[in-house]
Amino acid sequence: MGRPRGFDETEVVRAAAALFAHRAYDGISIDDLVAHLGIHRNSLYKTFGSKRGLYMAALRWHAENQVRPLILAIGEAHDFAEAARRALTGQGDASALDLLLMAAVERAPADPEVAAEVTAVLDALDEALAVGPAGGIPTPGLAGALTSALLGLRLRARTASSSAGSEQAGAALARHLAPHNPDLSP
Amino acid sequence: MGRPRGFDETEVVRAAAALFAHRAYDGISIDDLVAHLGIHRNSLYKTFGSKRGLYMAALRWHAENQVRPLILAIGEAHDFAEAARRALTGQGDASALDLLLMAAVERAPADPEVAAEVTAVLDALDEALAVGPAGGIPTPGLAGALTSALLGLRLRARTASSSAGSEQAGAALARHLAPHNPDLSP
DNA sequence: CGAGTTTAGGAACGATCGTTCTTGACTGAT
DNA sequence: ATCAGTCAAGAACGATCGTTCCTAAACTCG
Repeated sequence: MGRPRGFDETEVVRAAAALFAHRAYDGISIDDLVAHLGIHRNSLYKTFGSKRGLYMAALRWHAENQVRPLILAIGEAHDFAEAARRALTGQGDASALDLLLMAAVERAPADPEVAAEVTAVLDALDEALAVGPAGGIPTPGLAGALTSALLGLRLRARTASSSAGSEQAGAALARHLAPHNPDLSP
Repeated sequence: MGRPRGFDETEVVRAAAALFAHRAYDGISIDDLVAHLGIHRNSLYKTFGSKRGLYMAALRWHAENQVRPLILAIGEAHDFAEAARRALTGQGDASALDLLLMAAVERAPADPEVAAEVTAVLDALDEALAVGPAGGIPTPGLAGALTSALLGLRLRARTASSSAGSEQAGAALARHLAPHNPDLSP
């Protein structure tokens, strides 16, 4: 009953995630959102309650639909190099870590709920890398370091317009890591 | 001639750098700045021209007075573990990479001048790590990966309130890297 | 074909944004 | 003592912020 929606809620959340991944939260206005999301201001507030509500929805969508597939892919990867390649390259110019990166740096310090979500996702990445690439990583702390390294590599890939450098860097890092774990060698 | 200044310009820039290191550019208002910096609004515009002018001054001060000493310290470090320890721990709750991290994630995409500054500083870190820790890192691309890893480790250290995890992660990463370079082993 | 319900469209709200203006206090040189 | 010059203090500017309100349009159900 009632007039049907003129927008696809999932599509709106995905577009919002793409926006929040590349610009700071406070740098995106409601006008920007309604201009790029194909949703009217009124519908935005009716559906998500507030700008922050939309942001949280985008962050959770990102965790579920972009980071989680990456976590599964890492579990099936044969070594860290393959895991890194999957983490750093995404469809188009984005990656599966961009919004997470942005949230961790600029929203988590100011928003405990964002911080909790970010921590949960990072912990999941840790575990995927710990038990993940064909055999697991025994050294305590190393999985956390690799998660951090992935974030750092992606961060740099965004700054340097060319992605060639980060690919090379990821490969170099992997080459120096792999031989220590017999299970990771071919 | 004229009334003497009631503020220390260097101190103002340092305080601004501390603020911009922990909150997004658009999340800090002029009122926030004048409230925490000990400088009047009028003097701020007289001295730095604009909010962005103050931000650029803070970024350059950060590069010169916080990152550069770190670069020199990395050059004198005996291995990556020591370099990481110096990069991840700073005076107080901050580190020598915080503003750089924030600038790279949330300002560089929107401000080419910031992007150029960030790139230059990251390149300098690359070189320090490449020729730095007692003997140098021969593998092409690995130095860039280590710079990225340092940023990622610091990013995570900020999210997790305890810094114990990142210390452990940095040490674990170093332990898995060092044996590959004979010059880095004690 | 109305009655009821939900959305779209856009104007409008108070608050806050970055920036500028005005006024008075203070200083060093004349 | 006076003048010129700089700074401090805070009010005030237009623009934009996130949010709300009001009305017309488009659908379902009786």
